[in-house]
Amino acid sequence: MAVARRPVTRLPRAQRVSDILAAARAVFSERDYEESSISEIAARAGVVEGTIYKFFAGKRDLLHKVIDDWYAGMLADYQVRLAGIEGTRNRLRFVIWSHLKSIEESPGLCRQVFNEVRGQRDYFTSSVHDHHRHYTYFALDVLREGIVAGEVRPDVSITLVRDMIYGAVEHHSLAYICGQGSLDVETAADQITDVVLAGVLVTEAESSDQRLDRIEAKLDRALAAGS
Amino acid sequence: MAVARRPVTRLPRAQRVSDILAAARAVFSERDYEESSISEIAARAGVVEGTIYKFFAGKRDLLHKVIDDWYAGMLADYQVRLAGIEGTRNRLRFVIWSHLKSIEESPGLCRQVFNEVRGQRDYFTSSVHDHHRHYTYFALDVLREGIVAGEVRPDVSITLVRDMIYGAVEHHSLAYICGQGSLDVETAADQITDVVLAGVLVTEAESSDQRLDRIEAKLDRALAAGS
DNA sequence: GTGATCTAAGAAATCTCATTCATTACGAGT
DNA sequence: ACTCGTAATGAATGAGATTTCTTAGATCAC
Repeated sequence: MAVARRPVTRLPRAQRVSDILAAARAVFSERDYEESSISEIAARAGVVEGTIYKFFAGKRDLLHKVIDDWYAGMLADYQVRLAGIEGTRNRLRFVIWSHLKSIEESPGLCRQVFNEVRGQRDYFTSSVHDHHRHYTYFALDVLREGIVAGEVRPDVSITLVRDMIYGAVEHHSLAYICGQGSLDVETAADQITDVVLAGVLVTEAESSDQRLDRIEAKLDRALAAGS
Repeated sequence: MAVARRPVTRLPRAQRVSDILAAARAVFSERDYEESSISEIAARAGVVEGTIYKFFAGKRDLLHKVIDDWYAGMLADYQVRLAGIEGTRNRLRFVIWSHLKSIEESPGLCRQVFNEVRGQRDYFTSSVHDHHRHYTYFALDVLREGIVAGEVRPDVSITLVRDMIYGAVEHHSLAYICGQGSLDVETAADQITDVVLAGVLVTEAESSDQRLDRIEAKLDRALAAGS
């Protein structure tokens, strides 16, 4: 007997792929990797499990493609927006604020990146890593400009400062990412910017010295006049 | 017919548990969580798969117990060693150095903590989290002492500085943890200590102001004497 | 339009584990 | 030596990823 078979509709490849990616993003956003099942993704995308393997090499590859897709969207306007901001402090705060903001908006995907992508042995050869390099490159750029402008100490490793920035943001957001507690983006951005900048700014000592020089010169002139 | 059955030896509970923990630690250290199989752990521990479930609720629970065990060992001498170190800078550097050192010694277990334990939805109610709180409490303590001693700015959030310290260390170590590249513990400890301290130290501005006050008073006296 | 062909989509088989369970037999206590 | 509690076993179970085989929509040449 003929088994009732779902009517088959063929879509252009790009459409199917983006349907599957959208469904996968939704599932990966709300569940742990382990609990995210291919069958659920397939069901939400309106296809059967096997179809997914037509386009993706496996579950892990699917996750990587979802993350790639996400990064691509973020990077697009990040660069544009940063270009409109001036001053080392403002630009640095924007970099920090942006990272906090994307965590606030997509805690689920962030969790997948932190837990399932980054830290994997093949991470450093993956496309996600390429995207992340682009993403964090802006922070390095801001710091380099700061050095050129004489505002940032040239003797600290800027990659270390970058690690400190992203590390601080991510550690700080951990509870929120785990679904515990809230995330105050503005306050956190202010505080992190404040401590990082204090750590890397050229100290005020020089300008104080200049002030001392000026006052001492005034004193010398006065003394010379008085004698 | 009688199937050849492995000769059964019964061990005291504590012994079996620690055999299994040791085998599990070895396997979890060298493989990803997903690729670490209960059957391999059982084989290395010299037991059969079912036996593990006599003592542990499941694979995840086993990992948690391994990590708990590891933390317990580390915490033991951490406190003792820190007690022998004086001065905010030295104590802070020791906290940073220790974390780097434990990553250098056990990159595999660190990877499991970063990828499989922390970031899980139940992390904040787990025993690993309790251990981690104790572990990072020392950093907060050092910072608090620094504030009392007047060396550290009292207006920055010390939990944020703690996040920055651990975040920086972990970000910085990522490549090493993934088996790419090396980790220079001493240099990294120096650099991170340097930037963090610069960010939180009481600025020199105050003493410069005092100097300005002093010089200006001198000037006023001279002017008064001259008129 | 029609057939040949390509390959998307479906459905079900397979394979790999984690987990469970019924059974066996060690060893401490009597 | 006998009994009993339970450590240990080894096989069964089951969930879910991946593979394979089959069916049939689309596209192109004519």
